[in-house]
Amino acid sequence: MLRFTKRADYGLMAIHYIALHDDLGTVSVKRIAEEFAIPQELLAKILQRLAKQGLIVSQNGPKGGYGLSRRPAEITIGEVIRALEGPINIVSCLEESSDCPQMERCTLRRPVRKIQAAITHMLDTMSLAELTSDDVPEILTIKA
Amino acid sequence: MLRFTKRADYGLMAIHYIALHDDLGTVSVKRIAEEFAIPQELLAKILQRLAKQGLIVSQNGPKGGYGLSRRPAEITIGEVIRALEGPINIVSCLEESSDCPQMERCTLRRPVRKIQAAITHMLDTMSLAELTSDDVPEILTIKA
DNA sequence: ATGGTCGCCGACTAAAAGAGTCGGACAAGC
DNA sequence: GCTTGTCCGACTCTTTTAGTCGGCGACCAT
Repeated sequence: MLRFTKRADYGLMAIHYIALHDDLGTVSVKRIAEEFAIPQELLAKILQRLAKQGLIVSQNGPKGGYGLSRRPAEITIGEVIRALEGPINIVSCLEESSDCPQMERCTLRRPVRKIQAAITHMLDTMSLAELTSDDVPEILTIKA
Repeated sequence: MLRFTKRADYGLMAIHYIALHDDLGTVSVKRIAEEFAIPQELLAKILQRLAKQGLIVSQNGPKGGYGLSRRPAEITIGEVIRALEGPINIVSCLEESSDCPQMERCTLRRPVRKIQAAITHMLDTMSLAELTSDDVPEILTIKA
């Protein structure tokens, strides 16, 4: 229904929280899970995924936890979402290996691709750092 | 996963097809279903929904079918999608009656709302008529 | 060295949404 | 009155998402 999954949702909350708190050391899964009332094991899986993609780094053992691998301004929302959900395709027929029987006739593909490009661009333009501050890009205009 | 359902997909194809062909009379579900290789009953349900929302009008009996209720330029993609999928919410916590335990602390809400507003605006700006022509709004720019 | 804390990982279950089907009722034209 | 076609609700099947469980290995302090 054109909606992000909770994976993306939780992941963004968590990485944002880490961004705000990792200057004093790593942040444990448990702490984040409690803070946001997210099932701990679920969040753990999400963070593991982010770690595997290199967006955050893990520290094992007691006093362990997660920290950012880059500075907040250098991590975009788009990266986080793609790390968790894979490439963005707002319609299935734009995927690789789509067997849409209407490849030829379908006139929707072009405009849909544009919409998708716009969304992707928007997500890639917004960094973690901008989540905190108030100067989120204001509103989008369509260049006619 | 941030994706439109096939309902929306099929619905757009169909209404666009109707827009192109209804000057000569109504268009039957069967014809559209065959044209796009969509299960006929499924498409029927989708069109019923569009009819109920007043975007298209139905004509019963033989030689019956569907026609647009307005001119193509006056029907937007956004309308069609909302008619089929309900209001657009890219994250569940922006819905009515969301019991997100983080209403207070969550700093994601504002930026997410912006992204959503941008998408909605984009969909509402694009009309059926523009699907056919090539002058789809080119690319979006972010007003910083 | 050892035990508790914490991240790592894969397999599993449960719930919800999506996609598609079936069967019957009704309407209009031939 | 029969055929063509729409209307409509209930039902099933499949896929995705959400969440759970249990064992493993790293790390640090005592």
